[in-house]
Amino acid sequence: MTESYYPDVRALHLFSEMADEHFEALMRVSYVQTFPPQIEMITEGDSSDFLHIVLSGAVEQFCTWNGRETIMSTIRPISTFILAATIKDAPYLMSARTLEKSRIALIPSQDVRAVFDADGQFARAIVTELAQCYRSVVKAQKDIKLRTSLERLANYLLRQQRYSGGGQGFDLPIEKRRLALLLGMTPENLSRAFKALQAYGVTVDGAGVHIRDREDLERFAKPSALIDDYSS
Amino acid sequence: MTESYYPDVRALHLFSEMADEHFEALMRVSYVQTFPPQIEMITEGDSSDFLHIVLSGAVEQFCTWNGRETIMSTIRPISTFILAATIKDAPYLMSARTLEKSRIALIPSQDVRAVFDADGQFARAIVTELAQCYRSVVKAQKDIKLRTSLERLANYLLRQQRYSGGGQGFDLPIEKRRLALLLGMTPENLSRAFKALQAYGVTVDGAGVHIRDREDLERFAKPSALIDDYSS
DNA sequence: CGCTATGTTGATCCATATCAATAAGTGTGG
DNA sequence: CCACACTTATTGATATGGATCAACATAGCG
Repeated sequence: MTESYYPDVRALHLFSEMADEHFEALMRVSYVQTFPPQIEMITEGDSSDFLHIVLSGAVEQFCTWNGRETIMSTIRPISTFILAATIKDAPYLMSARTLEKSRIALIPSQDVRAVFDADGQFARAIVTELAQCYRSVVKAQKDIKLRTSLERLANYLLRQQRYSGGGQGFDLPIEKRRLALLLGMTPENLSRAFKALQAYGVTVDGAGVHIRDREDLERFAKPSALIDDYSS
Repeated sequence: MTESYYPDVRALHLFSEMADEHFEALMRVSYVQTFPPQIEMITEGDSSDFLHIVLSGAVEQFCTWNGRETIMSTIRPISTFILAATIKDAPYLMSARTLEKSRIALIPSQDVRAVFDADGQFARAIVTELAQCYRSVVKAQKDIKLRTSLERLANYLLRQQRYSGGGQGFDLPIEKRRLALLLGMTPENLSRAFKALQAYGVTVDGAGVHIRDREDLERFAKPSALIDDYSS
C-alpha cells in the first residue's frame, strides 16, 4: 500500500500533464504521513519545506495575530496546499491543522521547484492552479468586504447546497464554531444569524440545514458569479 | 516615441527573462492607450481580453456588490494587473479605473497565453508573479479578518512610512476617501481613526502624516512580517 | 454515564456605519 | 485672479451590526 496514492495524485490537474519521469521523480522523494485529528502540521512563519497534498481526512488553514485567530479555508481530498509558499521558497503565511485523522503526502519543496524549472507542462499547471487560488482569495476578500455576516452566511449556505447536490436538505461539512471563524464572525453571532435566516425559510437542526425555497433565500443573499462561483 | 515603453516593460520581472523573439512578438501586438482620470477601464464580469500594464499614472482596482463598493488595491507604475484572469481566460473579478491620467499598455490575452505555452521562462516568471499576487491577497485577508480598523490604519501608516524612505514625515499616496475604502472602513471612521492615533504620536495635516516615534506606534500596531511585509 | 467541548440564549458593550451639517480644498470659467 | 461650484474632509448625533461576557443546554466521547 506504500505507493497506492500515486494515481490519486497523478489525477490532480497539477500533476496530470507532466512528463512521467518527472512525476516519478517527485513521487520517489515524497512520502506519506498519517496525522491524528487536531494536529498543527504547519505554523505560519515556518519555512516551506514541503508541498502538502491531502489524500484523506480534512485540513484547515488558519491564521493568528495578537491573540486572535481566524480560519482561512478548509481543504478536503484530493488537493494540494501551500503551493505559493513552496514556489516562492518563502515562509508559510498560514498555519494548518488536521480536523480529522488525515493522510498527507509531502513533496520536498526543493524538488517541486527543480521539476518546475525542468518541466514546462508542470510549470503551466502550476500557473493554472495558482491563478485559481488567487481568484479564490479575491472572492473571499470581496465576500468579507462587501457583505454583512448574515449575507455571508446566506451565500455560504447557497453555495453549500449547490455543492452538495442541490437538494433542500444538506449537512454542514464543518462544525459551527469553525464555520463562524471561516465566515469572519463569532460562534454566538452565527447562532443568531441562523435564527435570522428562518425568515427566509432556513431551518437548522444540528449540522442539518434545510432550505425551503432557494429563490426566497437568493432574493436576500443576492449570490454573484463573481464572488460565489467556485468553478471560474 | 511609439515603442519607447518597451525597455520599461522588459525590465519587469515578468518579462525580463523570456526569449527576445517572444518578447518582441508580444510587443508587436500590444499597444498603448492614454486614459484621462476617473475612467473605468475594466468592469468586473467582463471577459479578460488584455493584460494591462500601468506605464504612468495610477489605477485602482475596486469591486461592487448590491450597491456597495470597496477598493481592493491601487496600482502604480510600472506593474501589470489582472494577470490571473488573463491566464485563466476567465472574467475579471475586479473593476479598474484610472486615478490620474495614465498610460496603459495592453497585450492581447490570447497572445499572452500563446507565449506562455511556448516560453518556459515566461511561464516560470508568471508563476512567481502569481504566487506574489496570491500572497498579497492572503495578507490583505489576514489584515482585515484579524485587525480592527484602527489597527489596520496604524499598520498601513507604518508600511507607508517605510515605503517612503523611513522618515518621520510622508504624504499619503491616495486621498483619504479612497484610503478608507481600501482599509475597509468609511471616510468618517477614518477621520476619527486618525484622531485616535494622536495618542500614539501620529499627526496629520491634509495628506501629510508625521509619526513622532515609530516604536510607540509599533507597540500599538504590532506589525507582523506575515501580514505587513511586501517583499516576502 | 459523566465529563468536556460545542452550541444556544440573554444582557450588555463596543466598534463602526449612517445621517446630517459644516468646513476646507480644488478646479473652472468669467 | 477671484468667485463660484463641487468634491472631499471633518465633526457631531445616533443607529446598528457584531463582540463580549455569562449562564445554561446539548451533544460527543471516553
